[in-house]
Amino acid sequence: MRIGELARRSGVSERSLRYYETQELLRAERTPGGHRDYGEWAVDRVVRIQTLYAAGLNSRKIAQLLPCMRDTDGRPSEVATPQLVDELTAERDRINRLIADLVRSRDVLDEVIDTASHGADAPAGRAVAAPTGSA
Amino acid sequence: MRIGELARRSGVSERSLRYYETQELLRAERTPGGHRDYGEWAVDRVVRIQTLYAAGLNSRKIAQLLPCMRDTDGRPSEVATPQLVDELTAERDRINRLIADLVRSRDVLDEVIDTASHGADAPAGRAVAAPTGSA
DNA sequence: CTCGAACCTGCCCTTGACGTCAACTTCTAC
DNA sequence: GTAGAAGTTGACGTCAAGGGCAGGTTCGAG
Repeated sequence: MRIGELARRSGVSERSLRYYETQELLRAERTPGGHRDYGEWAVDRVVRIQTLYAAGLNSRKIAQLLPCMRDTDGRPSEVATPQLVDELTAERDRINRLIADLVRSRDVLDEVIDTASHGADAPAGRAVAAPTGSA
Repeated sequence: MRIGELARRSGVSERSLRYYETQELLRAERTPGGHRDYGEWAVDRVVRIQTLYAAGLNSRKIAQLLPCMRDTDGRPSEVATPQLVDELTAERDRINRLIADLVRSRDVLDEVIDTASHGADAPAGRAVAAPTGSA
């Protein structure tokens, strides 16, 4: 598939896909005319990249990490070097701390939302539209 | 206390503290000479600000949110407006999605770390201390 | 063959939370 | 009163993941 379709199917902009390529996160075949040509695997890969970005890893780490992840069909194509393991361990710990942090923040938000919702003295012009439980 | 001490005690740079002030996240009294003077409450507040930044909220949202949080000593000084509630609800949902994402990423990291660790060649340096389940 | 959609490579711009330096003032210990 | 630590404002730099535009090329249906 070409870049437009991949963008649509993965929900990521074409710009980002080209950027991923410069970061060596995503390779593409080329048509004789120079257009990028992706296989089906690309969709999955792009989603994975997004997930890792969302977790706060930078391009370099992701690039190192990707070949060490097991693919949809099974085996990882590389094993992490000891130094990479160290870095990933640090990332994991950071992520764990971040999760704890997020849970706290979420709970704070819940409380504020909750307070405002059954609240009491709603000031001028209230209308409270959002129910507490879901969005 | 002055800015240096607050920075040390909260683990945040002086630059950040001044920045917070421009963003109206943190107020300070001033000495006759113009130096900032913080009360004890500031330490807590700064930590809170950091936590919210870590959760991906921007300055504006944090500024709106802070007065709605209950303080160490009890009551919030404001109640969220309906519009703010909407925004916070959106944030909360985003955070929940992010948490799910982070858990996935962490598990991926754990797997890669694990694979590399029994993998075989565990060489010089360290030897992975944390078991899979906990931080 | 032709035309518009889709794609290509640069290249500069943006955003946000700071880092950093400069030039100056205030505080404090002696 | 004086040195030097600590503080002040202001302005510019940074970093990373893209956005967006310009100017040109390729693709593919008719």
